[in-house]
Amino acid sequence: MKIVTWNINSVRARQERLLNWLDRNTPDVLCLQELKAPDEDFPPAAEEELDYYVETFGQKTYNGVAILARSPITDVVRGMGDGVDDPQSRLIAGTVGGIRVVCVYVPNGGEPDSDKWAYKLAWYARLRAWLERSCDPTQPLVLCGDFNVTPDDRDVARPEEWKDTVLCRSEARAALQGVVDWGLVDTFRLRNDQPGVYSWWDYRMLGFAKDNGLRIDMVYATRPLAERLTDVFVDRDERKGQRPSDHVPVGAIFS
DNA sequence: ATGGTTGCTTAGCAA
Repeated sequence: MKIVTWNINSVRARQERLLNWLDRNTPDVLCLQELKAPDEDFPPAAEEELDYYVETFGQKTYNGVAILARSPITDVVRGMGDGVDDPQSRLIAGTVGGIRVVCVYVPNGGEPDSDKWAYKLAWYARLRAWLERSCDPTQPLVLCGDFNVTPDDRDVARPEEWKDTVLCRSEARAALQGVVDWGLVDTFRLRNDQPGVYSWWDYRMLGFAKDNGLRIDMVYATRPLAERLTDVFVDRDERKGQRPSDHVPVGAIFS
């Protein structure tokens, strides 16, 4: 069971890349973030030619998440349904092959101490509450997505340069940890305790050419599922070539 | 402090 997360940064701009990547890699589940398009703009070829089931929670211009799977997706939920007035499409969940799959695009947070920063921290608190209310840490579940936080300095190529940013500062890491403490394991760190593996490089300032990367895209699993982990991967090559996303696919394989 | 790039939408925002 191969489960992958990928912030595609516009499903329209990346349509050819998405379809080619799916065709070559055939994940059982693919969680996408930053569709930047309404549901009707999702490429029908994923369903019609590549035989994926597709559930989207799109939004015009910004955000937007989706789950693709090779087997049916049931019990689909869009948004946290917590009564907060929030028009941003950032969470979709569904069940595939007995595994609850939660796909999130966590707010970036803009600049420290901005309104967007407050929204990010509040969103993390809402996610923790939603997990407590809607999910079960003793059952197989993955929480996949762009978390817009590095868990620790091993996940940052240049920690001094990034330490005060919304992706690295301690309040952000504490907010992420609050979600992890619900009952999740970072699958990548089960298999690799070394620094130097990243999932995002800024388009600006030659971020990828200088390997000025951060690991902010993760596949978290509950403990009963993490026990079935057989491998993890980060598809760094997907950052190369013509018009890449600024993020690459990150995956985990379970027996 | 600012810059640099990309995408959506068409001058400015978000990342």
